[in-house]
Amino acid sequence: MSVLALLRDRFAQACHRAFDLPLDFDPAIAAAKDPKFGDYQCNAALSLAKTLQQPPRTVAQGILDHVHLEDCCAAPEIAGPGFINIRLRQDFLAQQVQHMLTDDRLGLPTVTRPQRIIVDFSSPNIAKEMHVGHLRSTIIGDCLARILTYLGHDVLRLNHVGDWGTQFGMLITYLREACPEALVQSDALALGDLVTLYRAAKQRFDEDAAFRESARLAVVDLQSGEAIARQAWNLLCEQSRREFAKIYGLLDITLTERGESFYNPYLAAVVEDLVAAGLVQQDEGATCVFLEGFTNKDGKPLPLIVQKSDGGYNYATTDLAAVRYRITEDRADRILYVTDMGQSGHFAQVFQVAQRAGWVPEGVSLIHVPFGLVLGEDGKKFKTRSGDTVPLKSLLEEAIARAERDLGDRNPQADAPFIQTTAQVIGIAAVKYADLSQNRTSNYIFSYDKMLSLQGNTAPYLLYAYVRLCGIGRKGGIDLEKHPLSPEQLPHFSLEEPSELVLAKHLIQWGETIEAIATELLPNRLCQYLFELSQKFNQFFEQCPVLQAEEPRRSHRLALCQVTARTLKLGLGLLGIPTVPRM
RNA sequence: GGGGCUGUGGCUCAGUUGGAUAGAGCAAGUGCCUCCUAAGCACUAGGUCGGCGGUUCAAGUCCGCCCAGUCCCGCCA
Repeated sequence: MSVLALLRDRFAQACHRAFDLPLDFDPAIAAAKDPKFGDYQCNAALSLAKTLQQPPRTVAQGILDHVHLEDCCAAPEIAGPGFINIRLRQDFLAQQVQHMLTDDRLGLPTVTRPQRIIVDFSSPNIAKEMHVGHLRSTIIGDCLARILTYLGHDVLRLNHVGDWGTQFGMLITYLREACPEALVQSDALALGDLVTLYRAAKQRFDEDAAFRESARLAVVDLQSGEAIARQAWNLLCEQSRREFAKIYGLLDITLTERGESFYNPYLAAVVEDLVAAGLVQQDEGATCVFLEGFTNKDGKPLPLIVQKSDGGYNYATTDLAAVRYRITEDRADRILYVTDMGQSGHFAQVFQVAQRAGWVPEGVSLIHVPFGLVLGEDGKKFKTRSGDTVPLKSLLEEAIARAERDLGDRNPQADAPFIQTTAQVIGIAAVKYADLSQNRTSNYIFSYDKMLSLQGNTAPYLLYAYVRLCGIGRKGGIDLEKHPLSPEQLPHFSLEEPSELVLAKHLIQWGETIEAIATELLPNRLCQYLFELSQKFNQFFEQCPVLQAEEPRRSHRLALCQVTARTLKLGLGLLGIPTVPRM
């Protein structure tokens, strides 16, 4: 149990005994904002004062009269208008760290009731290059999936790739006239040509009405399963897939591809179901579900179109089919959609229709996890100098190249393989960390200089803290993965120096922090925790020599380093960032 | 016209279910390597939290109105 949960429990019991409040009363325990107020605080007295008709300090005293904290805290104090300040006992603190030391999961057990959770993220489009627009979904989705998996949930990571729809008619038609052999033969086109191909096809599509008509017919061919169209489509998908795999490999991200085309066989049934549920109306030739709470410019209900006037289906139909499939076939308890904020309206609409159709059982939740845009340093959409969107591949390569230059300058004696592998880790880590450390919902400004900066809340800073820990291990000939204290030493583990205590107090908040992050789906909180951990470790590192310390101090400090190293490594791992032993 | 999101030191951002004197980092200035990687640490300076009202013992946080930026709003995804 986390310290926070323990205190919450103790204070809830005290409130129950003192004021006959229910045992599940939330006593408003929080980590203290300022160290001078102690380690934790209980703010319940302030809000209770009114309902109990007593002065807040009297209420606080009433709580203190009934709370049992002797085993873990010094005598709590009432401060200011009625805050209760709580200081952990040093031996209790040491005991908590000890628990982390001897536990493979650093004191954080898996959840008691695992859920089946689908994380829908990344989702690039076939026949297009992955670009900066896919960066955040890919990185944030992967991080959330890692955290939920670590907590013991059964997570399915789905790549809802754009592999269906009108653009394929366009591409197939264009290939027919420009490069017929590519329709039937793999590798007839160089991989990089896909982008050019798409652009050229799009241009023809926009300019030529006859071309548009052929493209429309090609879509019909494809959707009805006509062999040639199908084969061409397969080749295009294969080619794109290989490109995506390179990026995912570089980012160390795994996904199960299940594109839009997967749901094609279910689309007709989705519409039939909606009709049967009585939700559907025909409007201007289209099959629509009129929405509650959404209005158009004239104040009339807005429709969600589930079948176009030409009989075709659109993305709303696909998303509805996906919701239904994921609930009935995948048995999902929770479905997370990690897409940009611009789609929040769309998802609210799809979710509403799914709810009204009765497809979402009690206890199943559909959650849009939105994020803001990636902006350039000018505060506008991130583009290349020529104004094109930035391919993800070149963005990552640039980050790695910059890390490599920097690393080379700092380590002129280092060999090339070391520089290369380390630079790759640092470059990728920098990009991921810069993204994850921002509050998900706001836009963020992409800056190579800042993310690769040696100082501040950046990946290199955290990686460096870990490198310092490794340095201690190397110099002392100690394996930081192993427990440095023998069973005889363990009960005597203690902490004394202020920087040791500060570090330890932060360490024991690991469990409660991760649990909060999993609930709120905000990776930046994890970054914040790890940044503060690194800062506190660096302070400890300055003030407390480890290897030169006298026994038993030396062993105790090594133990603290060990827990710090494991926490840092695990935390970075949950962000999708590996550590390096030197840099 | 409707709706979403954003607005916090010069810059980039944190800020939990409302809680004590609003926190970091960068940039600026000053110190600290005979010692486990100085990619570090310590210290200094900088804010009427977009504006006006309201609710509350208590508002950056909740409510209303306004201003600015940005995104979305019928057959694209």
